[in-house]
Formats: sequence, C-alpha cells, structure tokens
Amino acid sequence: MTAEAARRGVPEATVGRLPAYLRALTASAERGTTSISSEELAAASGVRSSQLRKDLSHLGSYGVRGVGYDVDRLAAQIAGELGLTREWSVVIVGLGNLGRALAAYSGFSGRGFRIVALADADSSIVGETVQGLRVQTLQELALVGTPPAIGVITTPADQAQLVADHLVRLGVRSILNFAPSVLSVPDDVAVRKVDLAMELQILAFHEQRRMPAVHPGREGVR
Amino acid sequence: MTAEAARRGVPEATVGRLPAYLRALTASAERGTTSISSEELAAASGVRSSQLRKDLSHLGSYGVRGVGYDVDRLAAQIAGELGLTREWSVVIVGLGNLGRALAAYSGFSGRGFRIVALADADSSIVGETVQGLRVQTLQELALVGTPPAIGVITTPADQAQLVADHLVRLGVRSILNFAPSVLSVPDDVAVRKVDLAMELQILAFHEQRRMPAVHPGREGVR
DNA sequence: TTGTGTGAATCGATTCACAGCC
DNA sequence: GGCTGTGAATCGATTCACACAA
Repeated sequence: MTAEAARRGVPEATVGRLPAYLRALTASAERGTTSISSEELAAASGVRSSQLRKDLSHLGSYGVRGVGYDVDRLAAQIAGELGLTREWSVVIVGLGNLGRALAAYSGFSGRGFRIVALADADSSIVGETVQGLRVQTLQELALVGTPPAIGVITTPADQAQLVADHLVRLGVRSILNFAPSVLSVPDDVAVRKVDLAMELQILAFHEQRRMPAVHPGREGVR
Repeated sequence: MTAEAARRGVPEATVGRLPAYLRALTASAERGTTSISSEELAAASGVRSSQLRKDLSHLGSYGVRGVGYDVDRLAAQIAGELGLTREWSVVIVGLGNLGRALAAYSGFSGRGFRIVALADADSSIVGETVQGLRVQTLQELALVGTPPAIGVITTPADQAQLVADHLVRLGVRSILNFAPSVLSVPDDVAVRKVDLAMELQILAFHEQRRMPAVHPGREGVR
C-alpha cells in the first residue's frame, strides 16, 4: 500500500495503538537507539510483531527489510499521523478532584496539548485560579475567539449531556468524557469515554471468574 | 444457550459493555420503570438493540418475548455476573493528584469496591492521612492479612513495573494501571490500562482528519 | 541471512433477519 | 402483534507464512 493510498482509512484499532508505539519509540530514542526491529518495538509496546507490521503498513510506513525501522523517522511519521505536530487546545469542564488532577497532569500539557480554559457550573468554584487559569462559567467560554479543539468533561453524570451540548454549540468537535453517562452528539463530533468505575467492574468480573463457582445456580436469584 | 452453558466464555467485548447496561438499568429502576425492551435499554446504553440481545444471550438471560426484560431481575443478573454481589478490596499506589482524586472518587467506594489501603514510595507522602487512611510504604502493605483484590497504580511511568511486581508478590491478581507504561505480569494476573494522554492523542488523530490535507506529502519528513 | 511488507487464512465480533413464544 | 433469542451472513481485526528487498 502506498503512503498516499494509506491516507484514507487507517483502522480504528490501529489508531488506538499508535500512541503506544510512539511512546515506545520515544523511550528508545532517549536510550540512544537509532534502529529497531518490529520484534523489539512490538515487545516494548505490548503487541505481537505481526500486528505491529500490519499496523505500520496502514500508514504506508517504510522500514528497511533485513534491518528494521529508523527510530527517529518512524516516530516523526507516527507523530505526524496523530496530528502531534500541531498544538491542540483543550478546555476542561468540571473542576472537582478529577478535573483538577487532569489540569495539573503533565502528560496533557506536556505533549502537544495546551489547556486554554477551565469551566465549572458551580458558582463557588468559578473565579478560583487553578494551574494559573481562572475558572470560568460555561457562558464565559463562548467569548474565546476560536473554540478549543478538545473538550474534557469531568462533571457529575447528570450534567454531562448539558455540558456536551454546550461544548458542541461552541464548536468543539472532540470530547473526552469522564462522566459515567452516554452522550448524544452530532455525527461529526468524536467522543471517547473513560469510565473508571467500569474498569473496576470489568476487573471484578475476571476476579470472580477465578473462584470456582460456589453456588450451582446463581441465575436463580429472584 | 442455557444459563449453565453460558457460564464459560462470555466474550470480552460483551463483558466490557455489561457495566453500561447495569448503569442504564439502575437509572431506569430509579425512575420507577419495571420493564424495558431491548430497544430502550440499548438506546440508554449507547449500543444497537441487536447487540444488546446478543450480549444478554451469552449470559443465558431471560427476557419475555413480546414484552421485554424485568428491570430489577436483569440488573441483579448482570450484577451477579460482574461479581458485584461481593465487595472487592482495592489498594491505590501512588498518591499524586490522580491517586488522591481516585481515593476521593465516590464511584469507586460507592458500588462494591472498598479502598482498604494507600501506598506511596515518596517518604514525604508516607504517613499522611488521605480519605481517612494512612498512606503506607509498599513494604508495610505486606502486613495486611489477605491481599487486596485489585491494585490501582497511579505512579509515574518509571515506577509502575516495580509497583506491579510488588503487588503481584503480595497476591494481587487484578491491576488497573494509569501509568503510561506496558506492564509485564504473570498470565494469571489481569491488567487493564487507562492512558489519559493516549486518549487525547486518539482524539487529535480524528481532529486532524477533518482538515483537508494541506501538505501533499507529509510522509516526506526527514 | 535477516526482517519487512503483505496476501491468505483465521478468528472474533457485529448485524441481519426471522422463527418462536408471550 | 410485538419483542426476544439466535442461527446465518457480514464485517473487521489478528495471525500466519512467505516472497522479496537489503
């Protein structure tokens, strides 16, 4: 597949792994490695080498047969694909514990993302300064010139849809939702969901599976 | 498929959606609904009705044809499947901003999960009281009788593997990893990863895709 | 000889469509 | 008549295995 043909249609599953590859490559570069095989990079990223090679083939990537990949070159290519050559503006709505933790998180501001605004519906929080930014009302957000590229929602569940509607009206087209609620948004808005309680429940499922089933028919619960 | 046959092998993808169904059912029950169709429940959970029915069929679920599902009964069945009838103990390692936010998060302690211990490698944090618990050293954790069921890692990336090794030695068999690093653990330990920077990068990819490609050959980066 | 890139085969998950039951 | 439960069809993602380039 040529690089140009690859431009449309990188599979979602592949996109979800690109950040991991990029991280592994960055770590390798810092250790001074200049060339890396699919086997090594896959191990560092937690996937199989065949998967890595297939993923990279979707980018029209260019390794060297018999040798491997140039670390810097591949890192630049993936960063480009992910849009990390630009800087993306981020607004965080909801400054409870989680929102504050995210505002302070260096992984956000560190790599291509800049938090440009903070907002909260709670009037006792509005006006506070968090990480050097004044917490605004949702209404005040509209006064910014160009809308932020990404909105992060860290409000309670019952406010999440309202906030999402507001962000969409503002022109935000990508939303990262930490509230445990299903958001409905127009088709052209991308939403990703991080649900902490859900993660624990999934682990609980596996934990429960270890135990030999004690009750022969749990499905008999009334 | 009978309920008994369903006991082995609920697909991972299905397990990942069960918490969403349970949440929607709980919300319905609170609004006083006693019966719900696959169409309604699917809409509230953000999936298609055919998917919901297929998922429930893996549990050997029992709705009523022509009517729908009994809300309380189905909620109890899913909660049972997820192991939420037991209470699971949780230890959080790493009490930076994120660890503290999680310690305070009601979604954790709220539903079947109890934080029983907190630990940190930083001696300036050890001894502090957070959410009513004294922050311990990793070594002190070993003194608890039965190991916690679930370990949550919210340390910097470079300590995550060390902490994971320690938790595994303690007997922890399920790990929720917020550090941006690949953990290697024995096969019988379940790991789930939540990577905040990765989520933003995936959104950046989609955001970038909206823009018409400005440079005809970005792959020419040297 | 080594390790990429990729067709072919496999595996799993989603959707369709309808028989069967209330 | 309406809605579940489920085989069959489809779709997508992963893995295999090897031709080919360096």
